[in-house]
This record gives sequence, structure tokens and C-alpha cells, in this order.
Amino acid sequence: MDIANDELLKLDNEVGFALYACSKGLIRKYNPILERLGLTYTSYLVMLALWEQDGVSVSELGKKLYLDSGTLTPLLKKMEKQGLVLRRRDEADERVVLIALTQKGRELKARTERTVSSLNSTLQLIRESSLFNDLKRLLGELYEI
Amino acid sequence: MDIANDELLKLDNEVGFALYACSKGLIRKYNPILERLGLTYTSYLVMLALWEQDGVSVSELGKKLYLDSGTLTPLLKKMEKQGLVLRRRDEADERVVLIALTQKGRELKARTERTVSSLNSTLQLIRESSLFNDLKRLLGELYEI
DNA sequence: TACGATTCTATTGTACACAATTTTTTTGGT
DNA sequence: ACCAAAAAAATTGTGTACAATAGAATCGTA
Repeated sequence: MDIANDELLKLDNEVGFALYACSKGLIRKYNPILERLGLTYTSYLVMLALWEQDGVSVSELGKKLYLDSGTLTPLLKKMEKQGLVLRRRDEADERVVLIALTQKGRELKARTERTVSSLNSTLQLIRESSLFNDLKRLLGELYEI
Repeated sequence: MDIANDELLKLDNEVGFALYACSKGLIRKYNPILERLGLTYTSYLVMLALWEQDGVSVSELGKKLYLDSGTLTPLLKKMEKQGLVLRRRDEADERVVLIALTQKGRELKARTERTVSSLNSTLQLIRESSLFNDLKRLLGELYEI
């Protein structure tokens, strides 16, 4: 029941490619909408994590978001400049940097809910179905329309 | 049957986040293995496309891979330096740059098949199942082990 | 058949990602 | 209490991504 050797290296057979392309396509949909909030897709994810739980360390944030300090440190500094978060050393452990929302950061949640709801309703559809074919269908929708 | 407004902005509900994280996790698995072939994940995708069809334009390649000239132009120049591809203007239409495999590029296919087969067999499992839960399960596998 | 519109590649600018390394601080064992 | 090992964040270096723009070539049509 093996796929022929020659078929193995076909782009269409690549589950990874489907994931990669869907992910990029989705981010490309999000970014122009998030721009109205002063967010990028990555900073949007950081805000989502912080709205759920505030005052967490950089490494806890990284574990939630699958991002390392090389990505988070400069991003969080930028978000601090925007006035969305505060960065301060943990007094109990000076190695740790704790990230807290500012008032402005907390207030952004309601606007974000309203702004992103149109995209969310599109994505609502994806939460059931069979993986690979649906990813490919999504792929078409994301790039063709 | 709506999800409460507050639930809409939960990270766990984000289909996009699952796609984004799975995609990154997969690329992180591929890259160290592809490194032995002198490829990155992106140049691997370019090679996949060219092994299927050689002598295509930059824009045709971009359509297949969902990449634009801003990504492809510098990447293809690097791959030309590596001796994997040739870039030449189309004589019939000087706007077009045609990308062709070199002998070295064609010969890389067999080695790549052998090198990537272990990953492919892992991914084989994903081609059926239901989307969102399976993405989350994959996510765990990619990052926990 | 000029010439404005379109097509195609290249360039510029901004924003990630992550591996590898470094720096600072804490911890655990003697 | 000392000190090697571990942990946390920051830094460095490389490699994408893509929007916006530029510049050259081609096309369509008045």
C-alpha cells in the first residue's frame, strides 16, 4: 500500500506544505485587519495570551506561543513602546522578566473582539472536517478569492 | 449556539494559531535534516516544484508555492550560486526569468528522497483524521518529544 | 502606430523565527 | 558558605515573508 517512490516528493502530497501555506494565507488575511488595532499577527497572539493570563514571564509566554526569547524579547520591547505592556524584573528572581498589560492593553480587548469577529466566523467552519482535504480547500479559498 | 463573546478570543479556539504553530513545528523538524542536503525548507519546496516541472518562470513558481518575487528572487539567486538552478531571461519575452534545474539539481532528487523518507512516514499518518483536534495532537507531538 | 495599461521581476522596508551563544542570576550538592 | 550546573533573558547571525514601489518590456486600442 506504499506510495510509489516517485510520488513521495510531490508537492501535492506534502502535508507540511499544506500547513505552511494555510498558515501563511491566514496570517495574510489577519494582518491588514489587525493593522487597524496597531497589532501584527504575532503581537495579536501575545495579547491573546495576556488577556487570558496577565503578569507572566517571558518563558511562560514562549511556552504558550511556541516562541523563543529571540523572537519575544524584541517584540515585547516594541509592544512596551506602544504602551500595551509593561516589562519588569521579578523581584523574587532577578532572572525573570514579568509581562503585564497596561490599561491601554486591557482596553484593546473589546475593540479587538469586534474587529476580528468577521474572520472568526469564517474560521468557525474549520473546526470540524477531515484534515488534509480541508486544508487544501481552505488553501484555495484563502488565495483564490 | 454562539460561543460567548469572551470565549471568542481564547488562544485554544484559534484555528489560525494551531495552523501557525503546526507549520512552524514541522519546518523546525525539516530544517536540520534538509541541512544535510544544503537545503532550507523553502529551497526544498522550490526543488519539489522544479522536480515536478522544470523550466518555469518565477511567477509560475510563485503561484505554485504561494510566494512572491520578494521572497523568490533572492532565494533563487542563492540557489543559483549553489549550482542547483539556472536563471535566464526568456528570449521570447524579456520580462520573464526562466528557472531550470542543473545536473546537480536533478541529481539531488534521489538523495532527498532517501533523506526525507523518515519524516514522510511520520506525516503519512496525518492524511486522514479530523482537522482541529488532530492539529492540536500534532502540535503536542512536534514540541513535546 | 503611439501610448496608457498591464505584466513580470527586482528592490526596499518592516517584521518575524530560531539556532547558537552570552550574560546574569539562582540552585543544589559538598 | 563555595562553586559548578542550570535557568532565564538578551544578543547575534541567518533566512525567510510580504506589502509597496520601481523599472523594463509587452499588450491593447483608439
